[in-house]
Amino acid sequence: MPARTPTGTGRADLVADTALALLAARGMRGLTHRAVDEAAGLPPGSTSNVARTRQALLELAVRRLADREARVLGLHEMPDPRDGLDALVDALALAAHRALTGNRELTLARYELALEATRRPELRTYFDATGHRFRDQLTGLVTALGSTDPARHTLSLVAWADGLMFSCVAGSYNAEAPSPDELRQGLRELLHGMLNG
Amino acid sequence: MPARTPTGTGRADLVADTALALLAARGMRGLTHRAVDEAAGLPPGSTSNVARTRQALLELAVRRLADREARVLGLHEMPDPRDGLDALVDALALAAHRALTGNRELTLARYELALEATRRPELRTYFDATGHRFRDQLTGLVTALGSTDPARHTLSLVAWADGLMFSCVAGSYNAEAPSPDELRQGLRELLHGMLNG
DNA sequence: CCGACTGTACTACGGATGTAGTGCGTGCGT
DNA sequence: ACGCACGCACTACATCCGTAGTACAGTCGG
Repeated sequence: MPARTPTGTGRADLVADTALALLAARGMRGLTHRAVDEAAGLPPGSTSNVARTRQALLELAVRRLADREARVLGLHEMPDPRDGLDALVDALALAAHRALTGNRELTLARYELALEATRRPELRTYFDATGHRFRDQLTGLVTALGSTDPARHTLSLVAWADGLMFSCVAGSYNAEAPSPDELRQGLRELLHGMLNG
Repeated sequence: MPARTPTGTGRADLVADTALALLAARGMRGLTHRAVDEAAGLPPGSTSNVARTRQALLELAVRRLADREARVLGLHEMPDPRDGLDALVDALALAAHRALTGNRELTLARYELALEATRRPELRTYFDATGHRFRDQLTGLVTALGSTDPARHTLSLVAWADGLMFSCVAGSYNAEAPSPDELRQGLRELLHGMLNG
């Protein structure tokens, strides 16, 4: 281990976090090896050494994104199916609210990378890891709540939340984030319509 | 008018359409003056002349996008408030289905440009023109249907549809587009939950 | 019939970008 | 104790990008 790097969490993580921050702030065109060096305060060439090619840099960023996003979503504290509808509403509202307030940057970077994954199938892999785990949990929950079409209802829920976040972060409604109460109300309405057709 | 250009709809429109196609196919980093020249089969420098700066090229693309998107959304054939809930469901489902099938490319380009507009406020202007008109129409419709919170419900509807389109076009669920029937069903559920709280 | 004008073709250039190559110092295994 | 491997700093280079400048052809007004 060489002396002491300016970060306590490893060079690669610092590069990855800086890449995500750059994606949010300057978009896909703003993410370059040199820009990461500068933004992270690292000597020129450092990012090239951590991730030699652009593809490697993007994969590093996506991997890191999956880690941090899992924490934002609260993947390991999802409610139990027996906790009922309100627990699900609360968990989803909380996750969305966290994504929109303390993690706006991460959310924006996710959309940038999702679009890029359209053209780079290798990136899709890491997305799907976190994404599928989350969706599977959701499917179990809506099933337990009596959904007659769990797959479609899961997609509906995820799409609603994702679309709302996109609207708030990149849409014309780039006003402030909805309050947790508004989020809960919207989710209750959506779930109510799904479960009492 | 110089002789006959290779397009019948004007040089600027050809450049704008090609720019949108490139955005969908190669992303923001794939959109360059030279790439547009090549993809459109125009002699090198043509795009530079139509839109000298990158900013101008992006504005041209966004303007064109607003035009074409308005047609996809059916902005001028929105149902009358008195036509009832089913007419609204049909109109929205049809619009979403059109966006996902015959206009996937346009939809992808819209997300690219929406993200870019985050960092270029000038682009936001043209988005808001079409977007606000559409939302205002929706607000009128949900109000007529008895919504107790038209603004939030409009946002909910738009977010649901937008999130679904994003999921289908760029998400892990990049499976085929939902059928119009599935779209109608999802919309009915969402509206039912909103209007019968 | 001719001159100004507009849109087009083409070239030039400063700067940035992705990627590869090369020494050097540090910590580790033996 | 000492060579070895590894991560790091730094440099080099070919390519590509945005933008500006200039010359030309066809069109329209007088």
